[in-house]
Amino acid sequence: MATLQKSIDKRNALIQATISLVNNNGFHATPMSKIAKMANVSPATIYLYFENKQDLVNTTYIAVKAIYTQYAFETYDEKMEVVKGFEIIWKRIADFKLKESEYAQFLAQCDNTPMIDEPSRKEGIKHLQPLLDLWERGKQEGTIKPISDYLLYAYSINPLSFLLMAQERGAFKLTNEHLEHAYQAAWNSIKA
Amino acid sequence: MATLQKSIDKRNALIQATISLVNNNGFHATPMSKIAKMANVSPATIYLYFENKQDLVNTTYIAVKAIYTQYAFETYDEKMEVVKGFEIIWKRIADFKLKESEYAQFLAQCDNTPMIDEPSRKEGIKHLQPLLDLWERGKQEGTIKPISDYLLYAYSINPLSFLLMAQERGAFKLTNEHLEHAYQAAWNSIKA
DNA sequence: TTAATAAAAATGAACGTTCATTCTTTTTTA
DNA sequence: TAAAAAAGAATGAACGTTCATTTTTATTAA
Repeated sequence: MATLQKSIDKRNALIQATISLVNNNGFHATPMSKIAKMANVSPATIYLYFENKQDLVNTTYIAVKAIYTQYAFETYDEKMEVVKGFEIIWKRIADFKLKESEYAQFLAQCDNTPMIDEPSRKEGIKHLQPLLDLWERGKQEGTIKPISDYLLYAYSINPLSFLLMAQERGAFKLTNEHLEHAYQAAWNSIKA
Repeated sequence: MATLQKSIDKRNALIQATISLVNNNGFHATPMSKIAKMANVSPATIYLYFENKQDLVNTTYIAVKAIYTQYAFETYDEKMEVVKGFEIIWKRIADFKLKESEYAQFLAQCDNTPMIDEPSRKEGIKHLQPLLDLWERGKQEGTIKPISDYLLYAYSINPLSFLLMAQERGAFKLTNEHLEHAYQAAWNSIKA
């Protein structure tokens, strides 16, 4: 088939170029020509892999989101206790944001601008299901506060986000102690 | 003088149009022509009030930031106790984000994209000085944790941000109880 | 007060550029 | 040698900005 013959490397190069350029300039200040150049490809070639610019960025968003959630749940097992599960997932997310900061930054930008269309946004959220399941379990057994999943996620991810934001802006140097502190704050805010 | 004769109304209309359009479409998807149309002005007229598009958006950012901080400190007095001061400012910020949500949304977008240039960003931060002073006082008298202002701000504003984010996305309906809860979480995370 | 005039403000059309996308041709693969 | 993939050049639309003019406002002279 046509699609299968096309080089997966080229597709990946295009996605990587998109991430890098959008991170530095934003969606609308990133021309297709530059994406092509960075991926060592002709502008026209992009259109063999993606419908248009919007499709390229949507696809990139979903791909990065998938990488993110896969990383987050890598060492998590549904049979774990709720407390343990929360700790593991939380720390994996922290790890991801630190070690894969380019991906993390891209996701942050996508989530704060009108750059991704609604269907793709919804698609990206689906992958968080294991975390929602964990919370449901925690609420049922009384380990976790009986509030909406949205709030739970907000509270639990919150200390981490700002820690990283502050660090990114060069406000201070992040230590393990900081992270542990943030993690405790997160757990305290959601535990029953 | 030339500048003084120009209509302040027109300038304000341009700033308001910028806020509204950038909120809905983002900086680069907001053409000068549309800003002009919304402000009932010719495109060329914009350039009598602002150097160029970047200057328009920088100026708008600083203006909105000024409105924000003025609101935040409106009922605050430097002679208040630290706990009281924190509560008042925190709740004013919450109020602002709820009641002046268009301004708040604009600031959020500016703070999460490469849309504002660095000098204007720095300019915008200056206005938060009274809060920094309050924290310094809190740290000296031992009421507040001895950590960096950046972290303090991060922790304290965090529960609020996510509450509002979740609400904005229609996840749930915000109540006073939610806000009180978030405020307590904020204070707990920074108190000594 | 009015008419004449100068200056400022505002305008719509036009310019040059940039961009996403398509078209035609060339290269690669099977 | 035929079909798929890739390329570069071309296209047309959209944009920020400027230009030449007109309209409005302020000033002066009668």
